[in-house]
Amino acid sequence: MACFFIFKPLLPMLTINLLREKKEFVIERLKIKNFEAEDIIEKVLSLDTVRREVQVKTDSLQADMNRISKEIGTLMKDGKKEEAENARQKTFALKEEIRQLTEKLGPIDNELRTEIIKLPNLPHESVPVGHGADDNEVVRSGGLMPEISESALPHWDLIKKYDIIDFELGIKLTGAGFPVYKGKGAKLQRALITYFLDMGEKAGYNEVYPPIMVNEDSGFGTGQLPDKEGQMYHATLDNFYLVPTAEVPVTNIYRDVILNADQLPIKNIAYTPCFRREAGSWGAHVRGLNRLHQFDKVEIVRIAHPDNSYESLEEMVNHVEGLVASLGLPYRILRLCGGDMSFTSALTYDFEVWSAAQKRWLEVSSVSNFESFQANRLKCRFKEKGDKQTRLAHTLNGSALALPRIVAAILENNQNENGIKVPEVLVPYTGFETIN
RNA sequence: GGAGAAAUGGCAGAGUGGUCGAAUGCGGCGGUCUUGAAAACCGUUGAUCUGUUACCACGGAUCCGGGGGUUCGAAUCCCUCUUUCUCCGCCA
Repeated sequence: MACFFIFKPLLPMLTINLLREKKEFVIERLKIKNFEAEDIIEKVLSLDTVRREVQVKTDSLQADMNRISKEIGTLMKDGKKEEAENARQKTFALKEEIRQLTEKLGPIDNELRTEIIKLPNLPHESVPVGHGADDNEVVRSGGLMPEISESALPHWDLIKKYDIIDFELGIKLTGAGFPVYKGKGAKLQRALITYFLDMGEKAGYNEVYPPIMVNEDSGFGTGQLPDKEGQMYHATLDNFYLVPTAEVPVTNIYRDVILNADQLPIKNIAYTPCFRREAGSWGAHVRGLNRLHQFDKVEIVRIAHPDNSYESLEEMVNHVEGLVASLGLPYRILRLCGGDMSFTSALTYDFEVWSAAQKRWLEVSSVSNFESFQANRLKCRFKEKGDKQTRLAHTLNGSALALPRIVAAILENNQNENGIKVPEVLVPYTGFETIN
């Protein structure tokens, strides 16, 4: 496996502190993501100044208040009722002043918070400049392009021919984008999930099986809320969200947690179904398995020390590459450009496999380092042994792998006149070598 | 779903209006003793915000499930939400 560059994080985090000290730097960096940050940052900084002024004033008044209250306590004990009453009279004005200041503070805090969470994560220095998919950088590729006949079928025809995935039945039960896997199709799903989990376990990942509905706090922690509210299915009666990826519950395990440095890196792997509304993103190129509302995915999630989170990222990329390669699929790895990256990510590698009958690349994995962006929202921190201060951890995750497009590629690339050849590594899991 | 009880620091567990950030025990960390370890003994032990400060440090505010209220003063009283336990009902 080719050696990767190992990067270092640019700056600790996107916090108010950073904005105070490196405003210009942040503005410049966010331009890579085509994000105009200046107005927001100015607003944040001025709100922050006001906030601190008010806070300091309130604190000192509160200190006076506490002091007088204690005095009253002592006086009462000593039976000096009159003096106590005199002291009590003094508190009324103070109390009113504190009340007024506190009333001011609430809205300021709220506004500050809503402003600061509008800022996306800073892209890493290796992120290429660009606006869309065409500007992504191919890091490397592998696997052999399959030779299939001119009469080869796209997967949406193959699944009908062999009766392994039924979209119409899914429409009857639920709606478009909720397929029913049948017979060898169902078994192939199960085989892939188990295979991916087993490979993860071999690579030292700890398996977890989380809830597939999460609450608002969890949605916020990993950054799906508030901006991507419409992308998740929302069970409004209980205010739960169906997970769009296992990243959400698994990363949120570490919400409000202070870890010891020697516990890092934490390596978890989880299989969950994933639910995405994909509102407004349907079109001609999303036929068949290319885009679904419900699909299966195995996800790897790591909590890493900031000093070596990019080593973690490299390991994850290598792990995913191993999976794709073992299935015999032609693939390429892209480093996403600023314009194509997610709101939360600092550096993202996408994996694409070649789909022979569609003659196009399909994204099957996205591996990202979020540095301290999610950790800051999650309050996921760690402490060095003997150290008093806590620091934000780094979070990373990647698909290893998402199933539907892998299935699409396997079906299309491995088809011949006898049926579809199951990749060798999966045969122990499926129990059959051919879908026919 | 109904009725009752409870929620305190890493854990266990005191504390029912005043110097309580919180007794005590365990655990953790540091030390004494020991060839080393254990035991014993001594000391120490959270988070967030903030001020002075280069750092160490020192000072202030907030935090006893979450939110709100009463009071000069709340872990302690009141309201509300959540969670847990017990009993009943229902159920895979």
